[in-house]
Amino acid sequence: MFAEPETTAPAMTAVLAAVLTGGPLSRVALARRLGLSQAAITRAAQPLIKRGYLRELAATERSGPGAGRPASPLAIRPDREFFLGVKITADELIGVVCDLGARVRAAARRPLTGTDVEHVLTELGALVDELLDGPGNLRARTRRLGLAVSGDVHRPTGLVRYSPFLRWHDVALQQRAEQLTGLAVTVENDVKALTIAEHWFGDGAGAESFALVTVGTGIGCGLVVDGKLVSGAHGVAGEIGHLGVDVNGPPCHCGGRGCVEAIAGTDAIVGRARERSGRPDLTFDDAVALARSGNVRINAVFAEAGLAIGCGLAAVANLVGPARIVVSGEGLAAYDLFDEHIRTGFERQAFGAAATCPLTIRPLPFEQWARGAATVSIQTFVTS
Amino acid sequence: MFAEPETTAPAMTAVLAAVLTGGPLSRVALARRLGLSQAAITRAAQPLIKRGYLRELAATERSGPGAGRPASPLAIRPDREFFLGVKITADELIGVVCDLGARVRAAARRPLTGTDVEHVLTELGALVDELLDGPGNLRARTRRLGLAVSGDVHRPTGLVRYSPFLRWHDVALQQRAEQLTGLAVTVENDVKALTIAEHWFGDGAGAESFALVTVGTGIGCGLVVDGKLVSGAHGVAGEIGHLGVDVNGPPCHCGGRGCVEAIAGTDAIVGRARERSGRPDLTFDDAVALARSGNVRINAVFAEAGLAIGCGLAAVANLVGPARIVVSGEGLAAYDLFDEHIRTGFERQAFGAAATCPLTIRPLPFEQWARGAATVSIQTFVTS
DNA sequence: AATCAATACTTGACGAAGGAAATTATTGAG
DNA sequence: CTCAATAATTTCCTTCGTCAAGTATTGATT
Repeated sequence: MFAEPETTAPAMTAVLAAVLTGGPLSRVALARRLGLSQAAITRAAQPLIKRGYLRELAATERSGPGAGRPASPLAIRPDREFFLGVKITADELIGVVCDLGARVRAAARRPLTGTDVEHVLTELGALVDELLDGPGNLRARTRRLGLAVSGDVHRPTGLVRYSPFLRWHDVALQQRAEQLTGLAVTVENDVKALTIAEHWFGDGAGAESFALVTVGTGIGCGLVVDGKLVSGAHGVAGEIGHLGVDVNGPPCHCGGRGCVEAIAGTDAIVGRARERSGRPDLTFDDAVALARSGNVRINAVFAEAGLAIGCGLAAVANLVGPARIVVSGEGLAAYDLFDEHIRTGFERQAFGAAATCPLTIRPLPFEQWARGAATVSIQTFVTS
Repeated sequence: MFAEPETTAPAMTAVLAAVLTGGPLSRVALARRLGLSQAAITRAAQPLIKRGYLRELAATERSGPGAGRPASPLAIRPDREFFLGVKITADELIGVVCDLGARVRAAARRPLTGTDVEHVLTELGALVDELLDGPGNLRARTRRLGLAVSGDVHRPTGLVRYSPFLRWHDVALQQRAEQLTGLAVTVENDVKALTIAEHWFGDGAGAESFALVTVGTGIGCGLVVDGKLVSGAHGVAGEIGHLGVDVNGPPCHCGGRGCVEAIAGTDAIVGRARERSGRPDLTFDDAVALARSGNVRINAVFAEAGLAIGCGLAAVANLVGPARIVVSGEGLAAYDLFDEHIRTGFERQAFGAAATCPLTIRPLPFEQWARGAATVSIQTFVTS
């Protein structure tokens, strides 16, 4: 946000973020929640209202026994500004335009024929134009773009240090994308982006600590502790996929044994299903179909996978104790085969009160990854 | 610290804490490290020097090629104030007096004949008097007492909610101890206290994130992320002892299977050693002796235990990525039997760069628990 | 209707915290 | 002896947010 005379930038950020993630809130409620005086809230809210980011709702009916002036809650004006988000995968670009409230207003995809930087950037430019020049005249109110990439991303500089899937090394993605689109670009790791999205606008909204676990070929985890995304001193964090849950389990490509990913990653599931069915050409969908049709052996594969995931979740709950955990990812397309076993594993290994940590197991539409990217640019906007 | 006209309390706290944990530091170095201006450091340091907590060291020799005024590093004056720390176990009290630099100046123990609150308090009073009235006239410069108790402790109020070992429920320990001793009392969980001690004064000094693991009957873990002790939204955190590392492993009293504690806790080790040796009266020390004498079966018990611990450490490294990990506890009296296996397990399951996380495996003298308690009171003092 | 208590919000005065930049201090090198 | 380099201090100023007093708006009570 632009600084202006007579403003209090930190409080403005806090107020905007709180209203964004916590729904309409009266100034008194904000003061309590943020630990600030009412005066500070009033002063911070004024410029936000004036610039069109917040508006005052009609007074709500009183609650208590006595009387008192009714509160006029502050709500965001989602239309005020739009944010682009694009998830870059190895074979396509998935893009969305979100409003300030992170609701998707437009979406589009674009296949990729390769992952070399120039090609991806060309397609990215085309995708952005397609989205912004579509219905709704979005371009006029869109100034920011978030990009989500799997791998090692340095967000402050927007450098993609290393992305195995894309086979990128040290790509200055932010700089390139800004030149290309003229938008302010933020680059973030895809799992982190999704975590931020769920933490701000999803099931983790308002929680001080939170974990998001994605299940797919890889099994990843974003961790929020004390309101901050955990990054790890050595650049590794949330690697739930390589927790060892079975000392005698199958070897993992990482060199470990019995890693969650080696039991519950989609590749691992396919591999185990092939072994046990004796059909070397079985696909993941085949395995799902067999399991659903009641094949005991294949069902066991999913049960073991669910158990391993649940065990991993319990590890997160036992170690960092998030307020809640959301499980998602393309692997959960077979949600029905996992759900029960994940919960069983979790309840078995979660220690004491950790077992009370609410678990949301829910497949997210793939578009959510792009929404996560957009959320990152919303976050950049709000906290800047 | 008492606020005084013309001071900047937050910076004072930051400066004192930085000098405490980071050795002598020049004002410029402090400014860089704390992200403050040199002016702020000067202002914060002045009252600390005046009140005797810091002193200026002689100028050090210059380093670079050019010239420049030599820095005069700030160092703490450890003698300025002393801090009591007492660890309360089920059968004895262990007390120390530390100086501001957390060096132990006096130590004493007192056996307990029971764990009922009145008895423990009586003995605590006697221990405190013994320590303060001993040589060195410590009483005059001691105003604070830290208490370390295993179990669920609410530090802000000093309430012991539940301590299984002591069989205490909702004991207002801080209040009782303050009435008894006239000192300002802080109560903290024992593992957390030890973690704070190692984070401020031990191997974790200066690290933004850090983990301490204690191995004994129970296996616990204190976690520091972003400079703050992790507490867990549901009151559970650092429960490394109940991570499941073997889905087919032995059942644990917690209801899980293959928990680290069920494989590597001292009770578990004794149990497994009895099984495999066929001697139902074997003690832990016996097992250690047998293993050292080359008994293959018993050695395997320790190897499996070490592997499980290493696996648990890897889980910590993979999930939160601390800058370093310290392993300690009375179980490590048999340090030599564990060390190698712990490292093997860690290296096998630590993912990518997480494996570079430095591991310190080191038995700590039992007195360290009391020092941890004293450290907590130092922390309370510095940050108050 | 007038008043009162209760609650929400606003305003003005003030103080705490720390930054920027000029100033002083102290060294080695030429 | 001067200059460049670095360290510490001082002065002045901005930012941020609190406190306390006031305004606004309601339901209940007289």
